[in-house]
This record gives sequence, C-alpha cells and structure tokens, in this order.
Amino acid sequence: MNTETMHDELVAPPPPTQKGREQRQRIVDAAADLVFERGVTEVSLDDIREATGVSKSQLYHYFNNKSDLLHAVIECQRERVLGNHRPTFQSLEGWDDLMRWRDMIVAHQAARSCRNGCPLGSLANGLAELDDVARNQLSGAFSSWGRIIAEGLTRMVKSHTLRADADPQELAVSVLASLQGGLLMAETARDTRPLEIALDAAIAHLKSFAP
Amino acid sequence: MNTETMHDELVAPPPPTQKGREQRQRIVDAAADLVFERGVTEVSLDDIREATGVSKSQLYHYFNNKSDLLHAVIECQRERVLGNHRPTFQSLEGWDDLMRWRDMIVAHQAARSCRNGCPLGSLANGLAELDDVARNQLSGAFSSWGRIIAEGLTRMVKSHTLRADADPQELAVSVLASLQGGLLMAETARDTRPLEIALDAAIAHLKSFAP
DNA sequence: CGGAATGTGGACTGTCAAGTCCAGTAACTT
DNA sequence: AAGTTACTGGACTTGACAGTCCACATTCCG
Repeated sequence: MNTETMHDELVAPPPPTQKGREQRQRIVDAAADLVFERGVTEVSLDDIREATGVSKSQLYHYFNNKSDLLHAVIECQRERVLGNHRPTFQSLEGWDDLMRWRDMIVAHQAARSCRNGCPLGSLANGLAELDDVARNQLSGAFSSWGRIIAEGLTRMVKSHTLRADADPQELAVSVLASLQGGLLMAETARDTRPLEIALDAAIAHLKSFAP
Repeated sequence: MNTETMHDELVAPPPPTQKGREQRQRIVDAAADLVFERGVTEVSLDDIREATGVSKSQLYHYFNNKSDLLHAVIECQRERVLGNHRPTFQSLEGWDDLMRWRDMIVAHQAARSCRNGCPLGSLANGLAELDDVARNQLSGAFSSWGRIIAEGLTRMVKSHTLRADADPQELAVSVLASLQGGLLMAETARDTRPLEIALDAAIAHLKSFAP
C-alpha cells in the first residue's frame, strides 16, 4: 500500500507494441473463460497462468495487479455478451424475432445444463460491493445492453408494432431485469423453467403495448 | 480429505443441549450479517470469531466446517427473508397491498443506498456453482418464496381480483425473477430506478390478468 | 554488430485463511 | 464430592495466493 499502488488507478499500461497485444488478449480471453466457469473469487492468477502457459511476471507485465486484469475481463465479457444480443435487436422487426431471441437464450442455458448464469450478472454480484471501478464498468455494461434492447423496441414503435406510449428505455430495463432474475433462478434450480417463465412474462408485458 | 471429512454430509451435529443452542444461534446470526454485508467469499472464520467474541474451536464445536456453517447461514437468511414477505402475501387482498409491498422493497433498498442485493440472491450467485448442498437449499428457499407469493395470488383469484385463467405459480415465479433482476441492477447502478421499473412491470403484468 | 528497450521465466516472500490439537474449565449426574 | 461429559481458549500446522525480484532472452534501432 505504498504510493506505487496508486498506479492501479491508471487503468492499464498503454497497449505494449504488436504481438504483445495478442498475448495480452489471449490472457484476457482465458481469464474470462475461467472466471465465467468458476466465479470471480475462485480463480487465482496461478490458474490463469496455467491455462495460458504464461508465467507470473508476464501477468504483471501486462496488468498492474489482479483487479486490473479483472477489469479487462469485464470489458471482454461486455463485448461478448453485447455481441451476442446486438444482432437480434439491430434487426428487430416483430414478435417472432423476440420469441426466437427467447428460445435462443433458453436453448443456450439448457445446453449448459443451466450451469452459470449471465457472465455479467455474476460478475456484478461478485464485485459490486468489492470493487467500485468494476461496479461502474458493469453498470455501464448493463446500460449499453439496455440501450441495445431499447433501440430494437424503438424500431417496433416506429413500425407501429408497439404503441407510441410505450417507453422503450423502461421496457428494456424491465426485460433485462426479468432475464437476469430468470437466469439466476434457473442456475439455482438447475432448470430452465424459471427462465422461460420470466422471459415469457417480460414479452407478454411488451405485448400489452401492442396497438 | 480423509474419511473423517465424510461427516460433513451429516448436516450438523444434533443440537447440543440448551444454552449451547443460543450460542450457536448467536454465531449463525452474526455470520449471516457478515456474509450479507461483505459477500460469502469475503468472510473468514476469524471474522466471525471476532464479531461474536467466540474462539476458533467453538466454531468447530458447533459446526463441522465452514460450509456447514454456511448452510446454517442460508437457513437463517431463508427465515429472515420469508418472514419479511410472508405477512404481505398472507393477507393479500388487492392491488394496493401489492403497491405497498413494492414501495416497501424500494424504500428498504434506498435506505441502504442500494448496497447489497437480495441476501438469498447473492448467496445463490456465490454458491450455486460451488456447493451443491447450498444450491439445493437456495433452490428450496426460492421455491418456498414463490409458494408464498402464489398463495397470495391464489387469494386474489378467489376474490376475482385476478381472472381464473391466471396461473398463480407461474406469475409468482415471474414476479420473483423481476425482483431478483431488479435488485441486482439496482445494486450495480447504486440507483433504485431499475428496481422500481422491474417491480412496476411485474405488477403491470399481474394487472393484465385483472378481469 | 552492439547496446538499449522491451519482453519472459520462475524462484522467492509475506500474509492470511481453514482446519487441528490439546490442555483447561464449567456443568451435570448420582 | 467425584467423575464424567459438555464446552472453551488459543497456539499451531499446512497450504494457497498476491505480489516481488532478478537473471535471461529477444527485438529494435543506430
């Protein structure tokens, strides 16, 4: 806890040079996988080292410390998750698209036997009270996610699939909350049923704004 | 990991005698508080020892090991949470009661500056992939919680505040999912707004089953 | 081609946590 | 009151993990 530690706040050393960036990315990717599978608190730097075949000092070469790396992991998961959902909502036309989205999520969880919930959700739960930088990152990630959903809903308003008095932003938040809650309950019960019910209810609520 | 460890599965030694039970309860209560405030993974036995003014061997006298104690903590939180929500749903008559319930939850989170989400939710997130006994306990706790809500909704069906085609069990799950998701997002954003939106949406969905 | 900057390996340290041990004290029983 | 059982204190062991250090390699550039 000397003054050196202050450097933690400098989010990361500027990107190194060339292939160093690839190495760094490989570390972040592997770390993201491990963290997702085992939970934030259950992954040690040695685990990451082992999974990437990289040595301890490399980790400290690319990252100031563990939370610095974790912040990179959050960014990584943010990109992954938003990347998964963006296509649906960028071309969202009608209810069929939403149902396909629902089915995709349910099938995805079923394929994992409901192991692990939402990558961002569990990070949020594990870090919100522990690391304020992480909390803000995750808060931002949820906002972006909500914005993506809201954009899709706005398109539905414009095409008169939703009434004009529907508030896309609020509806997006309610959908996201149902998804998060449904994922948590499905994970806990090891059963997709709660997730299905939650998503169906969220979509039914959207439908109540149909003209 | 010798054969001795097998005894972990025997949920706990039978209740000791008399005031030992009080001591045990005091430990569980303090542990539940700590775990709630800091998160499961951030509480050591020494922390609990210090908070209760009890010595190491006492902990191991009352509990086989840490997860054994954690299981007791889960039971404790289950009782606390269900105890908080049962009154509302046991005497649930109409929409006003539900709005009061919503306001109560929001006010409660606001009073804590949205620090910490649902005690059961964060336990679930932290332990689901780590401890199968805990996961089953928490799954049971969510089921009970859902049943309590469903009982209230059943009363609303009987009094024709809800239509007969409303499925109280499913609706209860959707309400619970919205609550969990809303709490998580509120905790992450340090803002009650997402929680309010999620609960309002859940109640609006219930209202769509009004006659 | 030579030397600075950048990147890499792995041994080492300090801390902290779970779980053990055993010696001691209170309480209960007849 | 004696002896058995129930409970208590805290020192100790073991292992894991974050973070440091320094010697070695590679690349880059005059």
